[in-house]
Amino acid sequence: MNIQALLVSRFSAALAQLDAAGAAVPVSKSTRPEFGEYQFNGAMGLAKIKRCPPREVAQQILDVVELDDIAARCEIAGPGFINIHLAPAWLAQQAQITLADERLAIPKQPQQHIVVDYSAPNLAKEMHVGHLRSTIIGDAVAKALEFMGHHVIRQNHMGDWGTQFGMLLAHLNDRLQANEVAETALSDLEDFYRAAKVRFDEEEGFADRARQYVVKLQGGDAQCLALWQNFIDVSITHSEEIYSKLGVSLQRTDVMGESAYNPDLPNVISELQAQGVVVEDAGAQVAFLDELADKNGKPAVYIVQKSGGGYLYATTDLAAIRYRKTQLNASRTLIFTDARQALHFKQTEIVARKAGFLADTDRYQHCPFGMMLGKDGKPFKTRTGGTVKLVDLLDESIERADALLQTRENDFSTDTLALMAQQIGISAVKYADLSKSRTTDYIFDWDTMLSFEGNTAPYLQYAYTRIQSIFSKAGITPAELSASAVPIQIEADQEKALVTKLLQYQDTLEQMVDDATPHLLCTYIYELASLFMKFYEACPILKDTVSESDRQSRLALCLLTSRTMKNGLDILGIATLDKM
RNA sequence: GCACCCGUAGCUCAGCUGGAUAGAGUGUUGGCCUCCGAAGCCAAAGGUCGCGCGUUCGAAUCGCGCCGGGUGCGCCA
Repeated sequence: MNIQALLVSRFSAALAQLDAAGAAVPVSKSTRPEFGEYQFNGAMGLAKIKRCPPREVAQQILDVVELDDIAARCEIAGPGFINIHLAPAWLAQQAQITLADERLAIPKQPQQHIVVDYSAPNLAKEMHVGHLRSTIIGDAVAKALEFMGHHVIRQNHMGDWGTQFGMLLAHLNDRLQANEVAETALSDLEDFYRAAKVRFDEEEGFADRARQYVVKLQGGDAQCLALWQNFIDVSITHSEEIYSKLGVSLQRTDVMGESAYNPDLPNVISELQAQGVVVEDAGAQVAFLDELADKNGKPAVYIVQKSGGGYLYATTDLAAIRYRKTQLNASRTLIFTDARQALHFKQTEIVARKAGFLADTDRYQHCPFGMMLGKDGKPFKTRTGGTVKLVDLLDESIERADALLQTRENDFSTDTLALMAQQIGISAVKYADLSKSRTTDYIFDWDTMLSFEGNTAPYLQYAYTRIQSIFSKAGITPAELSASAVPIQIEADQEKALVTKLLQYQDTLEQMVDDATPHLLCTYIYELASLFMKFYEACPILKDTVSESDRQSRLALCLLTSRTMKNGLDILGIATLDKM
């Protein structure tokens, strides 16, 4: 159920009757309870066109709009707002329908093939905190799109190619010659990279060997490729350990590294030349983009091939667009990288469209996100100023969650506590990231994140476990409750507010998948949990004084809340526990 | 130099298809466990929405100009 969309259609029909078919239909949620749940704000604008007092126009609309079934009453307020108070009986009926449906009555969208490009670690190094946002946000959006009925193709655009591999392979070769196995040599990629860099800078002849390796690698030398493959395999395994720890859905089969496009790069250039999109300038192949010209009319410059003939990441990204269009049949692409690459992707899109690599109707969305900052507002670093490894960050969060659990009274076994610390710690980190609007920088603060109060994962997890606890105390399983199909009735204000929120889930999901903004879903679940807590405080469920029909109805609301929360938390990749 | 992003409560953040008295959380102060889990709920205090001009019946939201912070811009990714 999308209440907003339903109201828009009802008001559109009404406006058509009043010869105002083309007018805007501004329906929005009301800001205050006394203004109802929704309001229509179009009367003021229309009054201007019709040269008629706004409240009179509002009355005309109210006379013809068909809302008898869904609204208990509507009233005109202020300059001409139409406030809509939804009918409890209608809300109850919709809640009933939602409860009876496995998908919570959320219809699938017309299926599209959608590429979601996220995570994309650099295989030369270990994953650091900068990869957290791309991985977490991308995964949540991918799962949401799948739930909405789309065919999602995950693409992990790993950095597995480039001149740095010459140095790394030369170093790896030497280590293997010294009878070390690759897994051991590469057990810490950070150390390995540093060691190779030191030799590159200081050791006589090493830099030359490194350059030779680059040439051999690009030339397809079999021994060199085998060495490279060895390196890549070990490095991907490191990434997979992180994905597993994070509970992220990426698989090895989703890996489509930069190297995969290498053979196609000359074709991309010749295609661009044939289309007249690029020209030679100072020996390089360049696209001049008038679309992004500055105010003096100087076009933006986008280089697709270096003067020496070498390729750039622009070339690779264009090849990726072609591959995704022709091989993956994608009509929409979402790319999750940090905001610093915004200009690059804007330019890439323009060039791709000019070259016909994208159809006019295809969507190409760069989904940027800000940096993770420390409490001081500066880039998040270790105490010594180094890059924070992602694995260390996650382990610390689990440790902190564990320490917190130890301070509370409980009778859980050691194993259970360890599992809970894992689930709570990881969820806290993920939720802290997901719950903020992705486009801007955000401040990473352990204390806020793990305070377990307010808009945090533990609060949501706690709310969820309380509901499960109600079921077990009532001696009924969710499955039995579903089967009983008891009538839902809405009496208290808290019940009405809760059900209204429950019925706004579809609207939230639709917005989230359109804008790729998981924080909307986080806010929704938090508000839902909060409304549930208020309902729970105000409306007793299992107490002796409660009538059987109230009890059944309220249990049904518990179930619907629980299922909605579970659905949303699953999409976000936040673990739900039955007890904590 | 040019371009993009961001300035909202002490702190962390929502709100930005223009709508009524700008919202949460946290922190501060006070209240609620003989009562379904107090990791909870209730209440109070806390704001010139960076500044100015403009468009509009109506601006945190749109436009222009400043100020402050961040990021990017021909051969890294």
